[in-house]
Amino acid sequence: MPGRDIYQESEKFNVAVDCIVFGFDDDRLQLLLIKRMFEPCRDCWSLMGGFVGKNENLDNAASRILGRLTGLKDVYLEQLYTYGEPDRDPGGRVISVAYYALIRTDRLDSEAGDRYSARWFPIDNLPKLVFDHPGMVDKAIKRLRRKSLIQPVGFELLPEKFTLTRLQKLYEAIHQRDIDKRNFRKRILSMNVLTRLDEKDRISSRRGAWLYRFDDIKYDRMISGGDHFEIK
Amino acid sequence: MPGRDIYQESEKFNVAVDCIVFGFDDDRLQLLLIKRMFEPCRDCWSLMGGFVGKNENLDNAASRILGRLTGLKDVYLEQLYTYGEPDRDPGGRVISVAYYALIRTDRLDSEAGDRYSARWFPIDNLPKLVFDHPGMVDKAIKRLRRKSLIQPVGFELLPEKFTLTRLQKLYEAIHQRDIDKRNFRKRILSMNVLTRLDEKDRISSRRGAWLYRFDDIKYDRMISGGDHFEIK
DNA sequence: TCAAAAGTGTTCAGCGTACACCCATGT
DNA sequence: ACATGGGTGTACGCTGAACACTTTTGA
Repeated sequence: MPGRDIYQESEKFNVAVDCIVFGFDDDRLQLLLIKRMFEPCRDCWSLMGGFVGKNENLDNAASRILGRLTGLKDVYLEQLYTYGEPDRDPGGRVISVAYYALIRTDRLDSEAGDRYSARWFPIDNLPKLVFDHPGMVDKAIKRLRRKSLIQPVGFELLPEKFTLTRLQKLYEAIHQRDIDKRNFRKRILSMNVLTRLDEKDRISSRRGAWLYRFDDIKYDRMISGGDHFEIK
Repeated sequence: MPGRDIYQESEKFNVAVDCIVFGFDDDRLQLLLIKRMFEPCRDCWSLMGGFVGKNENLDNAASRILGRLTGLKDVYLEQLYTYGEPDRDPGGRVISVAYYALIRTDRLDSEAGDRYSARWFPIDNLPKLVFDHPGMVDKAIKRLRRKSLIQPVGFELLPEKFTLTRLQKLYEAIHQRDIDKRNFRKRILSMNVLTRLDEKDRISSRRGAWLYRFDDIKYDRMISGGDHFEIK
């Protein structure tokens, strides 16, 4: 990278962060979208975004912007890709760093969302989105699919306590395919990263289903033992 | 993303591209590094980089900057990650989009490289690098490792014609582990993405080894047949 | 004739996958 | 009693992994 003068001489750009916010509810994978409040494209559906601040790193910017929308802190957030077509935003040249977030729908502060006219949409039935946001969403879904097979990120989308059926439904929603119940349970339990609680969920069935939680300690032990999280 | 006025009011940043340039030679995976010609950190080893131009997208910026260093066009180039710590560059706030490139060492224009005092370093023996470049290199190596197992990117590092032994050595260099010769050949040949030429390489052995080339057409057929490239 | 790299098959174990029935309970 | 979701075991085939010797040829 060139020298001191060149820093000043070089072009400068607005840098934004856009967030692809995933949630899981109603047996479907969903995205949280907002209605743009400003021109250009006022009232179009859009990802939540905002400009990076002067003394802020990118992760913090994403986290701040996501917090504004959801009222949540400490959310799973991962940088996805950076978009820089000169004309991607008709309002001016903006370089956008896309992040995707996994949130627990039950923890959402809906009042925060109301300020942005935010709404959940199932990923297989999204509205038209502004700018290059459709491409961002696409990439995020693919990343989540790949990642969910080899890292325990899915749990970020579930409440702390969940049944195995619910976990399976989540994987089915992410990958949009049916999974064999016996094989799925065998696999997930054999990794020994879940702890079964002394508690049953009686909402979804008469008989009741055992509740589990993801266990970081067991997970860390598995990793340091040289094994890997993997769902097929 | 906010509205018209806010574009002007918001902070603007220098945006740079840094290139992690991989090559393969001498049975080792190598990186092409330059000596910084300007302050800060003049004469330190660094990745090749440069600022994004006013009407240029990110891929084009990376490609232009890489061309300046190597004299090459149409090089394999993939966006890696974007770095934006406020103090990552002591010369000023710069957001850097890192790309990694795979080049065929034999095609390199060394005169172009001379202008930047460029040099190849084996990845397991790199010099101290400026700023956050070590983290970029690390991520690039990991990405290349993962990617080379599931996409035929390795061939970008070999001359058009190569022997199976050379291909195996490349995978060994990328993954830093020995691979069983028979299993490797069985696997790569069974995918049917190589074409054997009527030509032998007699440089590396008395007996001579068949030369192969990667065959895009066969590869496309494999993909549309629902199969996937995969090395284990 | 020897050194140096090229080339080639088989066996075995473990794992992914397919598959169907009984259980517990509230209504 | 019945409907609804919860929970469980086995058999088979495929594939990944380990493993060693013969061939060719130039020096």
